Amino acid sequence: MKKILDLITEEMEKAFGKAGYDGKYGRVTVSNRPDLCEYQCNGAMAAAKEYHKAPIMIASDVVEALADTEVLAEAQAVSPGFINLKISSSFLSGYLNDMHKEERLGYEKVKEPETIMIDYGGPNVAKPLHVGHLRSAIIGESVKRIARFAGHKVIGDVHLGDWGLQMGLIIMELKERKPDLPYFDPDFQDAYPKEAPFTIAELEEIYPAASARSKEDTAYKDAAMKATFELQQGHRGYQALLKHILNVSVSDLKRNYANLNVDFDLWKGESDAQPYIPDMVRKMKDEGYAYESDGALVVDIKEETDTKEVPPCMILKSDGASLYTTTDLATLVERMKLYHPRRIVYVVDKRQEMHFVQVFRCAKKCGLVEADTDLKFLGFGTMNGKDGKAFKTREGGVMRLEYLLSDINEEMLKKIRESRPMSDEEAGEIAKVVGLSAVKYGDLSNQASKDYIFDIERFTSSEGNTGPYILYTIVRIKSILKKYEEQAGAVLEAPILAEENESGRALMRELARFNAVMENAYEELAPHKICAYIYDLANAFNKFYHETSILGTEDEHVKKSRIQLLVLTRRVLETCIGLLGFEAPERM
RNA sequence: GCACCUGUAGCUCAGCUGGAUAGAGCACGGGCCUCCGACGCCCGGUGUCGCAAGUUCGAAUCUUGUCAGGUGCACCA
Repeated sequence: MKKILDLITEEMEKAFGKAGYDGKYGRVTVSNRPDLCEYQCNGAMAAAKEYHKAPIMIASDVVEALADTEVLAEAQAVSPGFINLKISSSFLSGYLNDMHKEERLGYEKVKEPETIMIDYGGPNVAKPLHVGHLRSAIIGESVKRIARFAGHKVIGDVHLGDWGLQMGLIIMELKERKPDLPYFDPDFQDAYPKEAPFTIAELEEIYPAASARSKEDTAYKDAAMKATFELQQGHRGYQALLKHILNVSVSDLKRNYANLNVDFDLWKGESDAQPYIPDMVRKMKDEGYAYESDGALVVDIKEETDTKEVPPCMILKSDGASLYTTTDLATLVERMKLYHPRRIVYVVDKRQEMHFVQVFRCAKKCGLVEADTDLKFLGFGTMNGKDGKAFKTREGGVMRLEYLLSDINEEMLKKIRESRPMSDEEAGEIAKVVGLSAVKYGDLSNQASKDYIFDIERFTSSEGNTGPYILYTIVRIKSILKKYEEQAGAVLEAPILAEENESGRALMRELARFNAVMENAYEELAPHKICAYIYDLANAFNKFYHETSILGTEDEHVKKSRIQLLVLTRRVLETCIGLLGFEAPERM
């Protein structure tokens, strides 16, 4: 369906043309002065320059030319040259009826779907998720859903940190603790055991222990580096151990991400890109892009428009080892080969922007991706505590994600108990669902690129611009609809009729914005635009609800229409929170 | 040192492809449940839009300078 603003704009364009002006001035926006009008067109003021005419005269001409439109109920030229518009209520209700008939609520799929990869999550194996992983997961998941809803083929890749010294450290520590394991026996020829020789809990303890020791014990660190090297060279026992580490870690990670309602299509990691490195490096050398500098292999990526020094992109260290950049470049090679995406979005801490600028430039310059492959860095800011500094535990450490979530659930449970009596089991379930909305909405309602303050008290409150407030509104609608079903037997199809009071009109105008908001949220990869929209919509609904008796409506047609309006509002809200990555309970 | 990002009400944040009186929420004060969920709704005050110039009929929005805070600047990831 066309966007409602475009439909009104078309009317204005025609009117500008009819009055003898260029139609391009006809653009209509939602009014920023709701006390004066519903929609507005400011084109007359821009046109004044071209036609050397007072803006108010142009505006008056246009309004006159508008006389016979069915779209608008009122149009008024106001000094200095605003054109104030009021939409026709039958046109508006007609628009909503069309929208209600469509499964996608009038949001059209893109005409040419593209393959888009979203790189988000980025956890490290053998390490628990901590609060630093939260934003990437939440934002990435939402962006993935938004892009998919736009009609694209979207692939979410968790891109595990499963390569490098950390692996060598784990292997060394394991060797110290359990030297008799067959993985360390060079003469062992049989198949290795299927069972991992450790649990996730042990693994999570082993890594920090090994990491701490390597900082003091250089011989130990050297051994770990050797183990890393041997692993990378294909050491049979170590490879088998890596598989165990991956399996144990990934199943734990999946459980954790499932709690966040986050899921990935691909569970690939840095290690998967390693086989692509040798050929890639050779190609870069052969084609003359890579050269030696201070013993390291680098590629120049300066551009004329740079306002500062951009250091060359390092491909191999002076000792010949690969590094972060190498892996990311090789991952691009792998992705192009296996999935051939048109676009890749990296949802990563914004502090890594420089690194990705280097990777993107290098990949383009060396032809690892095509010239029109869109590599997009979606950087997010830091999650801070109430003091405005990086979020920490009371002891000053990094907080595990599980603990953060259980804190939220506890707070939510407390609030639920205060409000409504229900069984422990139900309260617990609802706390989980509502708690997740609190965390996700709290994060997504801010612009991703900015730092934000994580405030449990504020996020879990159902007052104000919060997840629980949105859910409350949905639950309230569900409750009314349920009551209606009890009375009338079922919610039957019926046309939505025009509402003449202001709160009803306002609600309908909000609903009509849906497809425009979705399109904009996708174009800008901006979940916070959806949050702002549903907050406005929820407010508009609650206002309408308070001013209008719904179940008590005398006229049966009007009553049915209002029920449909509720159904539509619920559909829009639920579609939106689905794109944000959470859902509403039946009651709360 | 160089570069990038941020600076809007007491607090947390929108608005930033220039448009009318700069908006929400929280907090604070007052009102509204014999009636569909009061976790709601209504009413009320709060601003040198960091500062200073410039462009423009018009600037929170664009340009330049400046101040403050944050972040990043090749052999970690």
